[in-house]
Amino acid sequence: MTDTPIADAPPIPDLPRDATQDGPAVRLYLVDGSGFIFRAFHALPPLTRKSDGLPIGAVSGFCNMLWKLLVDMKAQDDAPTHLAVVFDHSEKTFRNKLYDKYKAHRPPPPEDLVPQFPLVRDATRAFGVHSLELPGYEADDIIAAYACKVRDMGGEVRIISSDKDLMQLVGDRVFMLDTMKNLLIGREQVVEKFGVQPEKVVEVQALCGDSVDNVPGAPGIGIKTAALLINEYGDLDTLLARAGEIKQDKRRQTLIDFADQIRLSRQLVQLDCDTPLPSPIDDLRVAEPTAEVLAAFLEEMGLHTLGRRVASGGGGATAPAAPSTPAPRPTSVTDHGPIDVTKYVCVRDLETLDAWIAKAHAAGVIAFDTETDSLSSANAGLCGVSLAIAPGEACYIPVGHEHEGGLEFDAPADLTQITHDEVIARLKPLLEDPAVLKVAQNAKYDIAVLSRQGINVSPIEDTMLISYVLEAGLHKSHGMDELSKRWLEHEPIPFKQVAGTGKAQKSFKHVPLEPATCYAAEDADVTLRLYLLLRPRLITGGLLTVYETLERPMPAVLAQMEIEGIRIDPDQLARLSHDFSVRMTELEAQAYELAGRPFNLGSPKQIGEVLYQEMGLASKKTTATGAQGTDASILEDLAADGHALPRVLLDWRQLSKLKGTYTDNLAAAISPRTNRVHTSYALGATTTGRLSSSDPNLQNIPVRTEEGRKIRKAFIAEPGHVLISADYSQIELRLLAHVGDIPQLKKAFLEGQDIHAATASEMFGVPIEGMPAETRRRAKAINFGIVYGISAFGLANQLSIPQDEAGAYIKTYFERFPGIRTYMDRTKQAVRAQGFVSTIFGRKINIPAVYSKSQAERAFGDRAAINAPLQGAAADIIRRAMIRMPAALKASGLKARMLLQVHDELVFEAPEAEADALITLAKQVMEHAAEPVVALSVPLVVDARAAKNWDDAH
DNA sequence: TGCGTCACG
DNA sequence: GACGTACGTGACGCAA
Repeated sequence: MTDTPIADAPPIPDLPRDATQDGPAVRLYLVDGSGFIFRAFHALPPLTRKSDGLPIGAVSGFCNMLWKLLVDMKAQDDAPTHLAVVFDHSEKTFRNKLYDKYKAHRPPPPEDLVPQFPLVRDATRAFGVHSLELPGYEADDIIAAYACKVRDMGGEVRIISSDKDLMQLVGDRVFMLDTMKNLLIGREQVVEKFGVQPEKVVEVQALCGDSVDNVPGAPGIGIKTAALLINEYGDLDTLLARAGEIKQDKRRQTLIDFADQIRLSRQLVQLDCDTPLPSPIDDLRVAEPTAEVLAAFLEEMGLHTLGRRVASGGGGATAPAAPSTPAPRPTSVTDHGPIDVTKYVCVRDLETLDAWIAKAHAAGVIAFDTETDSLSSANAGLCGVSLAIAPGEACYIPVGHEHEGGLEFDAPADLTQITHDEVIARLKPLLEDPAVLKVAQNAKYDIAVLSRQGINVSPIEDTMLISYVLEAGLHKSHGMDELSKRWLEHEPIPFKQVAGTGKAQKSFKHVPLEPATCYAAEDADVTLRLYLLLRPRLITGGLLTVYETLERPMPAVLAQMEIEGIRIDPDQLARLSHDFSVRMTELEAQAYELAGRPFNLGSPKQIGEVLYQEMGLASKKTTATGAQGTDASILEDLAADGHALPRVLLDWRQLSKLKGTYTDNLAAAISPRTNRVHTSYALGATTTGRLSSSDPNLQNIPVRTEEGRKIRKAFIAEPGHVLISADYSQIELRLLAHVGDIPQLKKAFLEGQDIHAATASEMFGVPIEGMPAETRRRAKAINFGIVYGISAFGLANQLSIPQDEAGAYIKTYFERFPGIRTYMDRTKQAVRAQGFVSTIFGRKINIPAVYSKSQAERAFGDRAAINAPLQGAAADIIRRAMIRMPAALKASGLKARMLLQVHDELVFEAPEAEADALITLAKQVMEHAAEPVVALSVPLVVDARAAKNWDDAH
């Protein structure tokens, strides 16, 4: 390398000015972003964010370099008018098609660097600088295309890079600038390096090859020889054509033998000036960063030093310091104009479709939505796809619309559509294009639907999850209609309006194209507007990492689990159902006998009449509405008093519950297509970060009673396979020990003690050895109570002891574990001060109840606030394990599948031979799921077991 | 549709 | 000492 510093140059030297006195209309600076990243990464020691250990060395270095560049630029009198940072794309480029070994020797990027790639793009945008990339092209090609274009327009270009491959672009108006080494590279410097003018650099490179990029070139020929030959023969084609004239035997033979390889090498190093421009040049105009956004980003990354420098001006942004609270919410967004559903386009021919797809590529960020003929994604057939490429610019592409039932007496409407296969073939490259961000509302559904069409949508974001991260606990729903009303002051067309309601509701494929277009395209339009409005708030709210690490990866993971489903033995369920029926009939007869008349055992109201009025039993409790209660605890009390009917009712209720909720309906839920049951997991549905399961709910399959476990035994593995259940032991109590910093609890967990016995021993001063079961049971109830925000009433109820006795236990507990009271007081104080609590991973849980006028509701809020950081952190941890699991399984070469999640348990199905390996792997991933972001002061312990059915595995 | 009840963590 | 009470879910059947 002939790096030649320019003598006595100022830090960033001035360019020779061959444009007009006022400078050219366009002076474009192009930053080789990928070069910046790798330099930053390798130049700096491994640096992690203090708050959670996220590696941010490259982000930090990148931000510093970018900031310095911006400051230095401004100081010059020939500051750029336009500016962009250009990134490589991770996927294969057209060069791999020419030569499959191109860059094949490159090792994958370091593990610590990978999560920083998206952050660096965020950083670029936070600095108010355009970020450019394009699939199938390297950053160098994009740089080449802009450089050529601007040069030909009469503008000036400066390429901030030290990559010698870019030297072919240097010319009278195009310079390279190596900011690290303070080098300005013009024609003269290129000639020094390559021995030829920039226009011939490609030909020299073609001859000498490049071992780093694995460009073969001609063996034995280096830069010096190559330059000599090119200068002698004028150009490469002439050289190769006249190779026979070369005097040196070896050199002549090499050029003849390797002529094709040399031509191929030229193609590989030649940058493509015809690369499409990802953004028009006009869009790259230099702009000031938004001070709040930049400050919030740096704060989020923990880059306080740079944050202060930026805030103080530093010659750069005029920004004041970041506000400590998020920007106030606008009541509406009018920047993008009103929503007008009549403007949407129905795409019915290939030409129009291709035009939309081209516009989508150019846009880089689009929203989409799939319309289907079913609510459950597992069986949904595709009716159409809508795309929004800009606010107000959206279309609907129908694929399966048809007339309903052939009852069309009038002339049938024209239903000409592009065929299903053609639409899928056209959309697949777009939806899988890594350079086009796809935004969806409830992405899990669309991922599942499109996965059945052979499309793996990526990269993808989810407005529902962004809203959830920002406002969990503030609203019951993060559905699109609510979000639209909340943020856009727009009420989307109700589904019922286009499809009808109740029994007359039709499948979406029978909805005429015009209303279907209005409805479907509006969804995409609204989703895109929501994304543009809400996504920046993740940064200003300090919640970007929560979204990126705990939410955004989930839809793909859950979609896969839902698609897998689990096998259930319908015959076993049918036998149980019959058994339960018979016994219920017997119990009914007994109940009528005892009551002296028939009545509906399923009616709490009628039970109340029989028990409290006709039989004259004393009702112990009333329900919320003042009715006399008949729940299990009351019936148990009455049974304990020696009454016969309550026992019969309890037994009947148990069987009725099992039959009604489980045996009958689980069998009905088996998909005829897969012979398995596919639940639906809801994200964004709970306040704490937990998932929920429905249709059917597989998170509440019975386990606590012998009868109930018979249902669990019907969950089975395929022949030759086993189910493996892996569950966290006492995770919430462990988190309490960590978060509340309770020395005795931590010690007990570190020593692997029986935590409830240890609690009892500490509280009552009795040894663990030979402890009565009742003593341990009480301590266990207290431990659970603590996690729930204990009250004397609740504990008394749980243990069936007087309230003052329960109060005494709590008092003792707080005396023995003073740290718990501190934690509870601290949490209550915090939630009343700010209205939310956070998990150790940064998830925010709003608890507006603490501001209620009702004292009872405020107390409710306090207890929820005590519980939420524990339940929420446990939810965060199992999410982290689930997100890592697919790659871990793949890396281990296991065929095992993750099927179910039950809050602290994961259920897998694996070939029998894999059982042991899977148990080891699942334990490893789950027990270390908090790392490296959080170093827990207590170990996480996972128990795992394999068996033919879920009950035996549990 | 709201309520009571009960299955789970 | 009030206040109603453990935290978080979903599904069922009844009664309106």
